[in-house]
Formats: sequence, C-alpha cells, structure tokens
Amino acid sequence: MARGDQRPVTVHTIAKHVGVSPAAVSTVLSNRHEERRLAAATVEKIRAAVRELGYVPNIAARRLRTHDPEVRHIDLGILTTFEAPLFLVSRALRQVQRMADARTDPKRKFSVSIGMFHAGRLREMPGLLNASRFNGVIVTNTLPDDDAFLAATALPYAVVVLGRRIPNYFCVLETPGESGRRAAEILLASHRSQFVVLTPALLTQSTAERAAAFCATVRERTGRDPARVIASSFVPASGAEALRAHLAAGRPCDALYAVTDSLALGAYQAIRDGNRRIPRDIAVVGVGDHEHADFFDPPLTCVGPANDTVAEQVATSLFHLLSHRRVKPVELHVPPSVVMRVSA
Amino acid sequence: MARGDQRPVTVHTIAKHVGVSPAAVSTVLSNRHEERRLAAATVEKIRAAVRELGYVPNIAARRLRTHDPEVRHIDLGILTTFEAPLFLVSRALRQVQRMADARTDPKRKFSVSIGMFHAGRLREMPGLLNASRFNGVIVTNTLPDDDAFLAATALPYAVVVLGRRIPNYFCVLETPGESGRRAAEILLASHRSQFVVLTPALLTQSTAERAAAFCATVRERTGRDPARVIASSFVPASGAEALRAHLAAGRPCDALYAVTDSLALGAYQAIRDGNRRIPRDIAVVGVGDHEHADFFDPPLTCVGPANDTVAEQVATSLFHLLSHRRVKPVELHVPPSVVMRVSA
DNA sequence: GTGAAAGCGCTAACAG
DNA sequence: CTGTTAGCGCTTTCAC
Repeated sequence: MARGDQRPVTVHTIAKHVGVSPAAVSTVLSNRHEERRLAAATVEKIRAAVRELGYVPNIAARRLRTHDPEVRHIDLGILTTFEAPLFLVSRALRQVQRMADARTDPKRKFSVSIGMFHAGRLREMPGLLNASRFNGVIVTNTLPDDDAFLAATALPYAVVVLGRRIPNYFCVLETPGESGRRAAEILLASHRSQFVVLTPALLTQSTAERAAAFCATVRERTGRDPARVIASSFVPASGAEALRAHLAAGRPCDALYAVTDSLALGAYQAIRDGNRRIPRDIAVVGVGDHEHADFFDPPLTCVGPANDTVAEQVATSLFHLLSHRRVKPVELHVPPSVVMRVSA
Repeated sequence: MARGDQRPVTVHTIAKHVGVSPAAVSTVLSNRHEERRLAAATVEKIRAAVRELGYVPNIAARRLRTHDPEVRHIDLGILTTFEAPLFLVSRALRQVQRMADARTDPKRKFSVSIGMFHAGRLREMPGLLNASRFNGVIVTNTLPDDDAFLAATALPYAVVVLGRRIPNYFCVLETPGESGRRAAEILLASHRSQFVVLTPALLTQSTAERAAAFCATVRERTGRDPARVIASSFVPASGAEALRAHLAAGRPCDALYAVTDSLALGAYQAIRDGNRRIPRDIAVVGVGDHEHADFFDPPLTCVGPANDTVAEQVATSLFHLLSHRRVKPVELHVPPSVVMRVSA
C-alpha cells in the first residue's frame, strides 16, 4: 500500500488511474454510489484502486469543502504529553467543555479534544506553529525542553499554559513554592524529624519548585535537609520501589512529602510492605492531583493547587483570549488549597 | 464580538472592512507583518477590525493551505465520553500512538487525539458522519443511544468499536459474560454465601453483561440471586455511598463484585467505614479497568478484559482498517484475564 | 451513468 | 509598503 517516494495519492490520482472523474471517486468513497447510480463495475474498479494505491483522504480538504458556511467551527485543544497521566487534565477538560457548551449555538460549534505529544517534543506537534490545528489550546505537563520551545516562539493564537511560568504567555499556576512550604509546615507541626521528599527523576517546573520549597522550609526550621528519594518515573510502582529501597536500607523516615499523588500511592505500598503505619509511623503529604486521593487508605492529606479553581481559571483565560486577541500576557497564581485528611 | 446573524467573518470580510487585501490580513494574523514591512497603522487597523468583528480563523482552510503536499497527514481519534473516566482510554491511546510512531516517516505523519462527546450524543459530534475529522477512530464508552446511532449508520471510514457489539462494525470486546462468570466462581470458591453486585445506575453493554453473568452463575450454584446495589453514578463516591447504605441497613454481604474498579474503590471505603476487613469479612472482585488496582489496599483481585491485549487488538485493527479498507467486520473477543491479588 | 466546473477560506508567491 | 493571483484537495451541482 505504501507508494514509496511519490506525492500522496489524491482523488485525482485515483481518477486518472481508473479512468474516471474525481467526482466518481469521491462518490464511491462516501458510499453514495447507489444514489448516483454508478455502474457496479466502476465502483469496483475505484475501490480496487483506492486500496491498491493506499489512498488516505485529506481531512482538512474534506472539512473545508463540506462545512456549512453559516456555522463557525472552533477547535479547542488540551495539549498534554503521552507520558503524563491523563487524569491530570480531566478537570481542565471538563471545565473547557462546560464553557464551550454554554457558548454553543446553531452557528457556533466547538470541538474540544486532547492532543498528545511526546514529552520534550512539543515542537514536533503538527500544526502548532502555523496555527493550523487549533483555534486555542491549553498546554500542560511540559518538560523543560518544551518550555524552552514555547519561550522562543510567539504562537499566533490563543495559548494558555497550565502549571508553568513562561515569558510572554498567559500562564495559570499554583503559587510557586507555596505548596512545598505548606507541606513542610504540616509535617513539622506533627513533630516529625526524619523528613523525606519523594520526587521523580525528571522534574517539571512544579515538581522541582515544590521539592525545593519543601527542602528550604525544613532546613530553615530543623537545620537539616530532608533526604531525597528519587523515583525513576512518576508511576506508583517506581515510587514504591524507590521508597522501599530507602526503608529497606534502614534509612530513617517519619515524614514523607511526595511531589505527586501517584508517587504517594506507590509510597503507601512501600510503607505497608515495610510494616509501618500511616500516619502513626510515617506521615504522608501529597499534592492532590490524583482524582482519587480521597479514597487512598488512609485518605491522603494534600497541599496543592486547588484543582477546580485552576481549571476554572485556565478555561476562563482560554475563552478570554479567544474573544479578545492580544491581551497582555499575565501570570495567574492560584494559592494552594490544603486538604487535611488522615495521612498527616 | 458576536455578530448575531450574518455569516462568519473571514479574512475577506476584514480586508473589505479595513480597505486592504486579504493577504495583508493574513500576514497580520500570523504575526508576519514585520518581515512584510506593513505600515504600523495598517497593522493596527487590521488588529482592531479582527477584534471588533470577532474573527475566528477557519482551521480546515488553514490546514489545507499550509500543508506540505509531500506529506500525508493522518488523523486518528479515540472517541470517548466526557462522563467516562479518562484512564479507561489510556492504554488504547498509548498503543495507538506506539503503532503510529512506528509508521511515521518524513512523508507520513500521524496525530493521535482524544475526541470527547457527551454520553448518548455521539451523533452530534461534528464531522463524524461525513468523515471530515478523522481518518480513523476508536469509539468507546458509548451508551445505548450511541450504539443505536452507530448501528443505524454506515460510517465511510475506519471505525473500531471498543467494548461494544455493534452489527457491521469492527468490534473488540471482552468475552461476553465470561468475566462475570469467572468473578462469581472466584467468590464461590472462597465459600461465601451473601453475594452482592455493585453496579452503576446507567449500564453499558459490558457492565450489564458482567452483572447478568455474575447473577446467573451465582443463582445456578446457590439457588439465589445476589443482592443488587446500585450506585447513582460510576465514581467512587457513589459506589461508597450505595454500599454504605446497604451495610448500614444491616443487609448481608460477604462477597462483592463491582462491575467497575472505580466502584470497587468506593466499596473499599464503605467496607472500612463499616469496620469490616477485606477479604476476611468481605471478599471483593473488580474488573481491572483502573490503572492502579494493584495499589488499592488490599490490592484488588480482578477478572476482566486483559487490557493490554485489548489495547493491542484495537490498535492493530485500526491500522488494519486504515490500510485495507472495506475489510469484513468482525467481532474480536478477548478472553478475560484473571489477576488474583489479595481482595478475594 | 458520468464528467466538468466551481469554490470552501486561506496563505504564499509574485508583481508592482 | 501593498494587492493580485493561484491553488491546496475535496465534494457538489449541473450539464450531458
């Protein structure tokens, strides 16, 4: 089916190949040959050619051609990495959808979708640079490389960055460091002394700042830096593995700050496996980015961005940019919310 | 900014309004007026008009115009509902992406995205019917209305249905009923007698069949139907609430089958709150659709579609349809995998 | 039964 | 500094 090195096949290619008109090909492709009463033989020949030449329709052309000129179609995207857990974007997604629904009418339709890119390779995402994919996007879960790319580029459309600080962009983020500091305070308040931060090896802006602020606060109050336990990735299993190793080595820990809830979930397992109890032996604080933190056993005490507020801010900003283009970029800081549950 | 009832504004509208050419407008829109050395005044006038008239670019037109005719762009979508938890699609998504990456070359690029629709309103999704949005899609988490819509429509492109049986479609699904039966067997084997099924109020094909097969098996072996506990939705909180009510009413339960892991997660909480232990007092079986079932406390015993196998099948089927169009629709049944962990 | 022609909205190339 | 022209790939109307 691949044709190697020539240009992609179009309806024209097929038409020429079969000896019919592009119109006939189009008719067959959309299964409308019955009403057009094409000869069965023609239909078959066209189908064969389509298969043989490996035809792939050009979606943009179809869309342009078929769209009703009376209605405006607005494409909104939430751009995240394949590597990040999907639930991280679900609140923002739902909020954007809610606002889109409220603005939908017969002449104005929205599509909200999640676009995925490989961490660190945002620049490779087709259509980002020339604005040929989305009318507006929310970008999140970027890695430093992606941030650098954004910083170096002026994207000519509505872009809201979630959870990162990037010059000249409209950014919504948790208060820098504030989360880590509050987390430290909670643990300090329960008179712990052996502090541990659990982080993934690859830090994002937010996770790096949470960890840094946590360490700074602990150091300030106790004179010592917390131990740093590094998980190879951000999935629970790697968090479990890292903490298990730490505990098994007999290294002390009675207060744990996980910069991500998934990591906290893994930590729970390691702690159970080490026959310690939460919070009796080890108090745990997470950040509240997991939708089910309340259902952890015991429920996870969290200090982190107030997710609903963040989602609302980010969606509002997006629609704002959409209607008043060229607004002055701002950073919106959402103060962390503290949810005291059982784990600390 | 809304202009009420006329046709959407295009670059032409703006050009006419300002008294310049469409090209000038386009240049300003893509921030290239510097290199074109447009007069600052002109730029400002255009910007003002753009804002005033509420211009929204037509993405399809842009894409068509700007795309490099040497490269084929293939749009793949995973279509799911806003209402379903996003992690349900993550395995399929990653698998599709993996296969897309393997097929990517300089003249062939893929975009994989998640498209969202409101449960029961798949038919309203723009571009679905006329194939003007995706070259191929995986549809999942549909409600009966959506299934009916699909059944009544012949979509002229690659469609793989995940987890539903729909005539004339390429469907990948867990073995009907098999999961429910195996779940019952596991619980029966541990000599339980007070069976309960926990389901959401709104059943999908899969959840309905799991529950039905479970009940049938239990009835067959014990002569009695399991009690049915109905959660108002599928989030953990509603599962917890429903089971809590059941237990609080003093109704018996020593074996629980949750047709969804989220519900099982809620059940865990209700069971803890009722001071029962898992599995000592109540054995629990889930389906393994939650990515973190292994990190539940205790880890959840699951009988359900082997998710990786399903993801692989579904992605393979999609690419298969993409390259050999008009393949005979088939149903692919993936036998359930049983993961015995601690909860039963 | 089938082909020709027009044009969706946009931007790039070229001409002034 | 700006306008005109052409055409991306497709489908739909109309004419034969």
